[in-house]
Amino acid sequence: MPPVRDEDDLREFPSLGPIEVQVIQVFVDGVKVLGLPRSLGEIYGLLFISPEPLSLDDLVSLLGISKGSASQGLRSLKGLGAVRELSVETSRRSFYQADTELKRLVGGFIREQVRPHLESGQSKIGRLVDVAGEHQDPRHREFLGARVKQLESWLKKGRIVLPVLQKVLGE
Amino acid sequence: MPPVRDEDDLREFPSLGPIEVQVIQVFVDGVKVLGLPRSLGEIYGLLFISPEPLSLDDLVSLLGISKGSASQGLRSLKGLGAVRELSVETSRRSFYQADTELKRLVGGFIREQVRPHLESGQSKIGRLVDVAGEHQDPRHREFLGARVKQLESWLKKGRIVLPVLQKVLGE
DNA sequence: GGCTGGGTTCAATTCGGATTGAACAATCCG
DNA sequence: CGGATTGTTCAATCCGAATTGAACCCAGCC
Repeated sequence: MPPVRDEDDLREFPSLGPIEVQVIQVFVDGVKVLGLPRSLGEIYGLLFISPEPLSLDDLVSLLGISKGSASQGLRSLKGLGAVRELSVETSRRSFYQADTELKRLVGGFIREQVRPHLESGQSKIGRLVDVAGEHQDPRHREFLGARVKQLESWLKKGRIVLPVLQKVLGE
Repeated sequence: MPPVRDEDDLREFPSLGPIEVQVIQVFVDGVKVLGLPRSLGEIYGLLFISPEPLSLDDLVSLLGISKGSASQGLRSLKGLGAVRELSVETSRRSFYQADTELKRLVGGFIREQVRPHLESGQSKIGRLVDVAGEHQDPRHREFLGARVKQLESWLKKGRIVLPVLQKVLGE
């Protein structure tokens, strides 16, 4: 694991000012930690620092990403509750703005990214319990049982800790 | 973002029993969520479910990974406080075992993976504050100031929440 | 010294997820 | 209807992180 560099991997954004670029980099770094694709950080970062809502085409031209990427990125961000879509009556084009309520962001991330994995882990362990019990050597069986129990307790703690997290982060 | 599949991406471990394989998959999935490389999950998972400590060569042959991978993986895991190295006097070969204290694991992860990013974000924002103040339009300057403040408050909350997390997870 | 066993390093390669871009809806409007 | 505008889909491609493997280091032993 290489140490975290502080200076930024430069990627030019010719149409953006230095502030926008810097903010985007904060978010790109942020989403990487969370295991989300860079484009999500770029899109959210730009929306976050833009006083006016932006259209999909704005994102494409300002960030220099493809329409496909922007479209998929926006979908994910909507799913996370991080971006709000504004339908304008006069035009059929949509505009998007960043939702900046921390509690909502954290909640969305937990719902979309964390909980599914906890559940999948749970079910894998469920299948385990059975097989572990069948093991020959009773000494070894005991050990396996203990480890499986430990795994289960970790997952349980995970499920307990999530609501606490949300609570603590709520303004 | 594709939905999380529950069934496992099969990767054969010819020398391991079904229980070992299943446990390893739980951990591979786990480390992926945390943004760590699969090999860490494999190594930790195998150590976790092995009643006896294992040598580097054991890992290589049982998991079918390269010596280089095993060596680097063990180093990372030691850095995270997830694996303990046992030096045996009679031989100069080392053996490794999983450390399973949750508080320690979480602490290591925070120290190695989370805190550096918080700090890097902090410093990026520091540089931001200055630039944002110079902006022309006072209306826009106000908006930028507000957003930067928001970013700062998020990071502060992050730093607050980490110790809480560790506390809650301590047995 | 020279040899062996255990471990590390790092440039080259591999591999998987992110991104692209072209084809495809869908909706509006003349 | 036919063309223009907006957005979606998904196979092909790209790119960076993970992994490999060979060279290397070091400690002990003969």
